[in-house]
Amino acid sequence: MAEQGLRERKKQATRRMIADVATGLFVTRGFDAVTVAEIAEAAGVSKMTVFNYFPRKEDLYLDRHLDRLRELEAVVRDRPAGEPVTTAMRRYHHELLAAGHPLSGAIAGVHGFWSVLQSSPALMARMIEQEHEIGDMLAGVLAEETGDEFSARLVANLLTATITTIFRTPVGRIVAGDDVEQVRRDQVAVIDRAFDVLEQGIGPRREQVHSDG
Amino acid sequence: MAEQGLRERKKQATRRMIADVATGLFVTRGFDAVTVAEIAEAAGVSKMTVFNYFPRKEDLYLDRHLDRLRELEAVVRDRPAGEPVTTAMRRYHHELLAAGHPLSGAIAGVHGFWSVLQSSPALMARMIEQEHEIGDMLAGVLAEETGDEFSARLVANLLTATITTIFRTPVGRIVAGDDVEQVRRDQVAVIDRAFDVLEQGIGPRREQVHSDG
DNA sequence: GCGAAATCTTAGACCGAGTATAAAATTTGG
DNA sequence: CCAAATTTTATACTCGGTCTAAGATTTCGC
Repeated sequence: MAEQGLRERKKQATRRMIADVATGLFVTRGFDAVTVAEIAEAAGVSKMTVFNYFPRKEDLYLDRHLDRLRELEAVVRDRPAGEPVTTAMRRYHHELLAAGHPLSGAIAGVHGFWSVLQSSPALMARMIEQEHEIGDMLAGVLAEETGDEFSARLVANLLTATITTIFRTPVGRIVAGDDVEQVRRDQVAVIDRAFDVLEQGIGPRREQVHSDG
Repeated sequence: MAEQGLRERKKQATRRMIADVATGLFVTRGFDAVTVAEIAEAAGVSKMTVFNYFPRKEDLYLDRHLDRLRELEAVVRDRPAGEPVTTAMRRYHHELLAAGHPLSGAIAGVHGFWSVLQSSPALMARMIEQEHEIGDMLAGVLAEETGDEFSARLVANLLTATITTIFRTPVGRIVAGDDVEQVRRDQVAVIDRAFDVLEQGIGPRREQVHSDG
């Protein structure tokens, strides 16, 4: 299982190398200013090879998507029997934060990552597409469990909306210049508030009067 | 305010004409098989003019987005004082359905519309992007109302997820071959179930009894 | 190990979306 | 009816992405 032969190992190495070279160029010069031909040249490889590993230019930057997708799938699939999805997801996000994982969004590095992302509409569009793929995956898993296609789709989409909000909130604050440590501390509450709303709904609990505006 | 002069009227007419010509070509031959140069030729206009009205090729097909965005904004902005957003949105979607509006999703025409959409990843990506823009708009409006940026963002995203699910459910069924009339009848319950979940959350609660359907 | 089959890489030509520029056509307002 | 403002057009160009056929490399049966 680990032995995959020389060929497979070389491929993985090449893939990583190309993505790293590309990311370096993007960060220093911006996404649009770098052509795929340049990336190929800098990586010592042909243009065709780049497209062989990464179907779209955007995938060179957002190359961790598949890993994330599989991890989220595992969170849902491997949760204790009978545990609500929201509970498993909530726990997972707290762990992500505690581990200082980049995908928690509450980490200093996001500034560079996000500014490249924001500079290119194509890149943003691709990220949105990836978030959508998360929704599709969740819908599939939940539909398997319950058999209710519609309910699964709805819950999956609500869950995805919650997850993306949780991620983007700290990113936005850090990009805006807020203190990273403060953001990180606040993020615990952000996660809990988000999942509370998801679990209990946005309907007026009793009277939701604007307490004086 | 209504009188905009010859120039403005001509521009609107040209815009509509180009979009209609393009849509016709897309429906008969598929999105990717039609080039912008062809569209320009068929519309009796230069390629530059096409891009002048529609920044991206995809916008030629999804040209009602801005109208929809403004309508949804009005639904939220013009709702009776104190009314929850979900109530206004729920009512609006019931009205859309009752009026047989294409955006209700429960109408025979969606079959052609959706098959063109599905045939092109670029087109799907653009639609997802537009859904995202709805979220941004809602977040802005809600943030104005409450002042709570995070809450606004979260509610807006959940609301958007609900709306898109409500739309795609009947579309999926009709494309899959279900009877359109049946889908249309079922859609009332779909709308109510979706907004019920949004209002009351997906957390485990007692028994969610449908007040007999 | 050897040689053939399978797979990966490459060069090069090609297509189409989208941009830049400057000239030509058209509407506007005086 | 003229001059300014705006729109349309032709043309040339860049770049992402695909296609093809040939060359290089790994694999695997013998």
